[in-house]
Amino acid sequence: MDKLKKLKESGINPFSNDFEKKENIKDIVEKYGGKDKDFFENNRADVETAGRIIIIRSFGKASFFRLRDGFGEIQCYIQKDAVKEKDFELFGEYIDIGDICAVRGHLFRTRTDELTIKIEHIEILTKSILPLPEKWHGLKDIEARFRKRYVDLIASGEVREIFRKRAEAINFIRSFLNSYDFLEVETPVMQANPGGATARPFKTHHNALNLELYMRIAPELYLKRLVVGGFDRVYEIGRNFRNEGISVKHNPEFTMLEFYMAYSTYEYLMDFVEKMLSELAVRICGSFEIEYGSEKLNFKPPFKRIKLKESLCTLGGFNPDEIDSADKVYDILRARNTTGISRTDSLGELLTLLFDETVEPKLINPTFVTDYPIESSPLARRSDRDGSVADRFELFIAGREIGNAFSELNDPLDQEERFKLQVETKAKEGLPVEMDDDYIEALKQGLPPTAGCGIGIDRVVMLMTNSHSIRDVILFPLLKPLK
RNA sequence: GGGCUGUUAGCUCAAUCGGUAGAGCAACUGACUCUUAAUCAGUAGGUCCCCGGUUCGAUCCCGGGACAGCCCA
Repeated sequence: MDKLKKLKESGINPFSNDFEKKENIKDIVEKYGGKDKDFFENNRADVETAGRIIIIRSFGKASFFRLRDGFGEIQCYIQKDAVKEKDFELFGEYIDIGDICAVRGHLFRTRTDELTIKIEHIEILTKSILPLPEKWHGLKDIEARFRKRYVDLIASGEVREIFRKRAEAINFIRSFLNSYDFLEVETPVMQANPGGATARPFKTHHNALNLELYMRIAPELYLKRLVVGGFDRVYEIGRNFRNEGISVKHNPEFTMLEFYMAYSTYEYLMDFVEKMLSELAVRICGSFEIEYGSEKLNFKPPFKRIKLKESLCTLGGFNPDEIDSADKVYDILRARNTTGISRTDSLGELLTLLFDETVEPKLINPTFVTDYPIESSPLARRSDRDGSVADRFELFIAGREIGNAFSELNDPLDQEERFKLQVETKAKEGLPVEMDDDYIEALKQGLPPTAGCGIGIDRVVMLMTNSHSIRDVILFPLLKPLK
């Protein structure tokens, strides 16, 4: 703070805003990274750049420091005899780790052959008046990392890398879909009637209309309206909001990809998703095989495919005749102390629960599970070959649900019936429910045979960045405010 | 929602079987013109998360609370 005052007194603005950078550090490194000592002895390479000082090693009459900008890092060397007295004094007296500085100089290689800028002129652009975390251990306190993500990002290259990969992953998915002529759209986040999933929504209020609104729990019903409207291939990558618990797998707001493809089926989408995710793995991790925690995941197509009931036998360890009635499955779940079940639940609902408990954690390599009971799939088309199941798959990787897809139910009368049922069950759970009559109208207008898929982007990014918690892949995860 | 654990200097961590707390890094002073966690000598830095209780005395024991982490539902 003293330094700040003195700087101002000596006419230096410690928070200037009129600097335009000529070259990013990355440009310099790319241009000269391949040149050796001899080159710099025979050629003068003048450079001018700016960035944050992240470490200083001082020797009194000379110092090394490291400069970082948004695209790279480079070492700088300042020598008393090589700069104006004023510059050296500024560096010695006023410049600290954390400050953002502009430098001018020429390149050389040190004895250890490191590309380095020999400073001829340096100035402070922005003074940092708070210290940075320790250089060796960095910022370890998890809470502090989330609350002060800007410090976390300065301190940790790994964290910067995670969010670069996140952006790259989303970019890849976007261009993948675009290359198949999907149209990116945006649908309402604030909805009067939150549908498309079963979850507790956040409530909000529009003053001028005096209208209760909800933050969307899914964009599904709007996206399908667009398919009715003639956009045969649409997708949205956006935030959904669910007013439920927070865990390593759940943040109240999270990013979902949903895409809908007319004249397609859930079976086609399995191939499609397989292609998308396997190519994504190669793009982000450089290989089909990626390490996730202590597991090795293999994204090489084809992914495993298994029917839900079958998986309960082969992976859950149940005999087919142990799980062929609602009563039997109820008793199994009861014995496992599963909560939230009732005698009146259907076989399908109970099987899905049993699957969640016994099979899901075992699905490590990418696996499509198909033949979901129709009862737990209110928006999915009923299978022609087995009326008790839906034309649907869920994708599991590393023991968690990553995606959910189905051939869309486009029979308005069937949909209306199922909505009625859903209204009852949602009401029982205390969720806000209203029939979405307009959606039924849309179906009456005619939804072509369509398949749609939702993929949890945060969870995919977790896999691609070997992150254990969803909070590691969300820049500002929700935390309780301090006081 | 339940159980367990944590919160000490700006950061990373110690210690105190109840007697007002230390180290490294960062900061500050000094030495040092090729360092890579530079090195060396010195200085300063604390509401021991908050509120109560027990006690001559609490950072430590007890109760309550805040925030967070892990596990479970």
